[in-house]
Amino acid sequence: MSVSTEEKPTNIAGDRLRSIIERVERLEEERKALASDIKDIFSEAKSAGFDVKVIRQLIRIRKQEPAEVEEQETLLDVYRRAIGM
Amino acid sequence: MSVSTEEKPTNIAGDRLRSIIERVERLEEERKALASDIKDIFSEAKSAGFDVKVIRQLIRIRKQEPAEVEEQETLLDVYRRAIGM
Amino acid sequence: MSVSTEEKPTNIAGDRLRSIIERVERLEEERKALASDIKDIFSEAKSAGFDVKVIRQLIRIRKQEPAEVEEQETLLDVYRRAIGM
Amino acid sequence: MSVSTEEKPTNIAGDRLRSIIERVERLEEERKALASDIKDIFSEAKSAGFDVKVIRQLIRIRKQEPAEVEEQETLLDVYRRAIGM
DNA sequence: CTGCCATTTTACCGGC
DNA sequence: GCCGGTAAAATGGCAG
Repeated sequence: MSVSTEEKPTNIAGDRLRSIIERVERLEEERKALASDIKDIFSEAKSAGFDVKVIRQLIRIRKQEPAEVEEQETLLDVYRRAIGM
Repeated sequence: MSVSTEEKPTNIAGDRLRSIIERVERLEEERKALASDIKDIFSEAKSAGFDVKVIRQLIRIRKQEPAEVEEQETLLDVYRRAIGM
Repeated sequence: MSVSTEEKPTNIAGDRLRSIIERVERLEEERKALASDIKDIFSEAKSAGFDVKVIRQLIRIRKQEPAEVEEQETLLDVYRRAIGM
Repeated sequence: MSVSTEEKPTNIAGDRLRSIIERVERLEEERKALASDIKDIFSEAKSAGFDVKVIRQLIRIRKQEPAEVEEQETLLDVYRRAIGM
């Protein structure tokens, strides 16, 4: 069994695990902060008289459109392969 | 119709709306990037032989109030007994 | 305290909880059976030479189309309310 | 081009495909209905004062092998100790 | 056995 | 402040 001069054995796996957890938690913090920023923008929008629900829907649609284009392409692809190119 | 000295009428509300949408979309992009980073860390963890599901559970527990954790466990116990499990 | 002639006190809440759980489990069984039937159809389709992925996508699209129509209507609605009817 | 004596060419593959799609859609409808029933039961449970999340947990545990449950709990413990929690 | 996709669960947000 | 529904995350199952 390996022994260090220090009191506690260095638990490699434990250290690694802790590192993983802390990094994830840090990133999640950042994510949360961004979510909060987004919320602030919507608050501002509301104050300016905009309908937040409408804005959300607009954003959703803008996000969907490219996705749909892509899906159509995928479908085409898949048809091609279905009929043997 | 109102006319400004500039060529195009400045559609204040429209500009503001566009600004709002773009700022939100920008922040959502950043959020997505962070999510991807988190995913990478979990991949790494998996490669290192950790059980990702358990790590997630651990992180979840760390972010709950200890009292809450206790309560949920207690309730689970209570229900188990209630149905004779 | 109420006493029954039976040995065990009837645990009302426990009975109710058990009933809930069992009913849910029963329905989940049925759901699972249906999922299995669907899987069988896809197997059959595959055997008949169809590309299952294509079929899935067709079904998905057929499902989306009405949803999109509805979404557009919702958006319209929301605009109407946004501008005060 | 092949010609049949009948008015419309019977597009065998097309018919079969349509049949497949319709059968799948039908079964998916039924699945959806069951999902809705389950939801209703949980609503009822909630109204009766039960913690739905805990009930879900319970159902999940009931469908796992006891050995599995044990193993997960053990692993969680191991990880907790590893990071000194 | 790994990555992908569907389902399921959790968390959030707006309305009452 | 709760409740309902909606969007995000996580889990599980399937194909390659």
